[in-house]
Amino acid sequence: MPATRDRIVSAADQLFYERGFEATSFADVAAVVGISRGNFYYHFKTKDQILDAVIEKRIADRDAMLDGWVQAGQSPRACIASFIRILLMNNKKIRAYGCPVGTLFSELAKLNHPGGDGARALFDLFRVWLRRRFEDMGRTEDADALAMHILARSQGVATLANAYPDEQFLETEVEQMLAWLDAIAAQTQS
Amino acid sequence: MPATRDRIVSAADQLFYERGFEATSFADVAAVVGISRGNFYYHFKTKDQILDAVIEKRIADRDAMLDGWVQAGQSPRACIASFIRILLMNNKKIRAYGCPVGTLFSELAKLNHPGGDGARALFDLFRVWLRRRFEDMGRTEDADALAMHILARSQGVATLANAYPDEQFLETEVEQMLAWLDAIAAQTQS
DNA sequence: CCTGTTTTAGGACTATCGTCCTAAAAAGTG
DNA sequence: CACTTTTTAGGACGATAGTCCTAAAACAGG
Repeated sequence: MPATRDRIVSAADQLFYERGFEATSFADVAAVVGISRGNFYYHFKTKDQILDAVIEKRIADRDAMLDGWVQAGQSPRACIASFIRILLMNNKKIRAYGCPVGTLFSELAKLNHPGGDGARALFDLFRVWLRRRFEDMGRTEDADALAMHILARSQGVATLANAYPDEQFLETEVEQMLAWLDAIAAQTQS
Repeated sequence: MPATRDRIVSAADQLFYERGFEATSFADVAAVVGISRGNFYYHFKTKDQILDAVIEKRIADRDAMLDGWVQAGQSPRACIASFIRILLMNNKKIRAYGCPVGTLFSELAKLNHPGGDGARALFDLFRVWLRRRFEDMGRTEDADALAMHILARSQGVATLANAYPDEQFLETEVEQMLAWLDAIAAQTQS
């Protein structure tokens, strides 16, 4: 049985994703975890503290995933392909709730919430990681622009997949992104 | 002096964009318009009714803009280019608040709000319009896929431009989208 | 078994929200 | 001017939110 604090963070993580940060109350999270609001307050003084913990967990989770691909000895190009295929791996959740990174950032940006910096850090995690992969492919001069490009493509596909829960669209766009990656690789190696 | 109802809708439109739907209260809108909450209730029975009116206005505004380009006699390709350049036209607002269509849809989708259908109708407006332009270009078989593609690209660019308010990124991506459009046109005409 | 700390439960408090009601003011009509 | 309708203001109401307090329960080490 995981510690109560971890169960709170996990439940909040899921609820923030499915319902949004503002629309999720202390009571909602406590009900999922099966504890009282009072106990909740013992672990987290304010709602912002839960948000910080959730963002921290999301960063850690994704960092581990990205590192796993690198540690597994995948080529830079295969690593980027794995990133693109996240859209397929999580296609059901993305079609139902959008991208966990993008939707959280958008919400916090509108609220002018301090946690928005943490959400941007989530973007940074992917941006820097992708930039390094492109650099490793030999694209030293425009690695960051390429990283931003593929990040933007992923965001857009996730948003529209949420608006139009059509599996075909997701697959088509992922194939196009992989074809784009092939073209980049071909340009660089030649 | 516009009718009170119209001033309410305009103020709500702006506040929903800048702060989000849920985070905007009756009192916020009433304060901007300079009327009392009681008067507010005379014009709109429920918050959902304001949302419906705002979405209706957004659809009408964008419909007029899109129709304007067509009526002005622009070629289908020039029309699509104008759509892409919306990102530049509104670059300050987009970097500050994201895309009005995408962020509203994402929020309502998470809330499971009935108004989400209206927000999707906003996407549909662009999707169907773009599809017609691609059809007019001679791309009858994959017009819808092309429309969805450019729509997704726009969404992604808007989201990342919001996360990283860097003007250069927006311009670079718009240029790439226009180049993509050129390539599509070249494919079709040859 | 006792004692001190950690953890939990449940409720109180204040603020704000959407909603609704009532009466006064304004505008329009004969 | 008198009368009706439209529009406005201001406050009441219940629900829910985040926050905070207190006391009981669970657990720890000697």
